Amino acid sequence: MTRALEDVARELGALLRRLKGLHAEVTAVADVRLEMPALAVLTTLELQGAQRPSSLADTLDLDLSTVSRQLSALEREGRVLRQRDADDHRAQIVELSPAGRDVLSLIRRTRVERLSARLPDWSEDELAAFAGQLARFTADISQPHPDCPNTPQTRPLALAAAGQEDR
Amino acid sequence: MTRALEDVARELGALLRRLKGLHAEVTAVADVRLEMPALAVLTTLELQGAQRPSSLADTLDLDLSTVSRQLSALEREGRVLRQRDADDHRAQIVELSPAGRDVLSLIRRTRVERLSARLPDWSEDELAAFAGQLARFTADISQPHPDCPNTPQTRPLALAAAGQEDR
DNA sequence: GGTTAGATGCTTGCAACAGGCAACCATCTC
DNA sequence: GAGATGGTTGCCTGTTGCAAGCATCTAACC
Repeated sequence: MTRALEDVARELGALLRRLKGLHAEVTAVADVRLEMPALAVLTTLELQGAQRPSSLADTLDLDLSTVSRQLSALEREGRVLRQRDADDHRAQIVELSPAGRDVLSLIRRTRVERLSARLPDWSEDELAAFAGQLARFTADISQPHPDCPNTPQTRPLALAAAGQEDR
Repeated sequence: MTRALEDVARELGALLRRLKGLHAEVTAVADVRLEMPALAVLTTLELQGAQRPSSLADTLDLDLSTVSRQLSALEREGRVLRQRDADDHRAQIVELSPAGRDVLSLIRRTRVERLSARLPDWSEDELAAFAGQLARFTADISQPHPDCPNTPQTRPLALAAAGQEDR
């Protein structure tokens, strides 16, 4: 399985680079200023609901300090709401604001528009299958390595989280 | 095709984040100091052969200045060789050094090892098909958007570049 | 019950690094 | 020579992780 795996790894590298450009294009077209990590935060909040910063950091595999800064910016922009956890005053609960939902919706619409124009040859079924493969692959490689589980264990991002409406 | 596309886009985001962690793990296990952009440069050189910095920047969708700095570091580390282009003395030709090949080979072996342990349920055929889907998808989204081809056109990275031996 | 030691949640200071833009030098082409 | 082209460098912005710090909670002890 070595050869096929090498191919996958190489293609992932290529895809990685393209995705950055795609994000830049989408935010430019949508006329929204939203970096990729911030988008990841908003998406996670939408998929998993209100939660703590530490939980977000865990899910996103980012340092808590990074998440903290992202949240500060997002709060300043009015895209998330932060309130102290009533049960534990050390903690806080972060929640998507209506404006945050709007941004996500706009990004999603723009993204679909920009992508679909380039993927005329893909059928709905093919795309769905591809999404499934991606989800499965991501979930699998997120597992810790059998030998040394020194890998920072991170939770997969609601892979089968169906039922997310647009707005 | 909207729903499936949204799923693809979301899964890509999740995958993206995981890949960064994977790279960190691989370089740590292999005990190699090599950032992702530098790895991208080396991989491109291996796939496409010796070439100019500007060509690399084009392929990788990076500013020439960024590539220039990466190359300086890589040359300092002995992983690439730079020589003036005999035909055009303004330009230079960058080439993978033996040490560069070794590093790539080591990274690739480590990557396969770390990945395969986590993907026991994937058959060779499934992985090959997945790699194919990835390549097709990446190639398609690298096309300029029909409406406004303002997208910086970048060459796909030798998608069908088969026949790359391990060393 | 009150007090204190350690754990936990988060924020901030710091340093490292990638990236783009613009200015610059060398060289080529016309 | 004038302008175009290939690269390098200076400058600035932005993101990131680590470590230190602050507030709060938990639990053990008196």
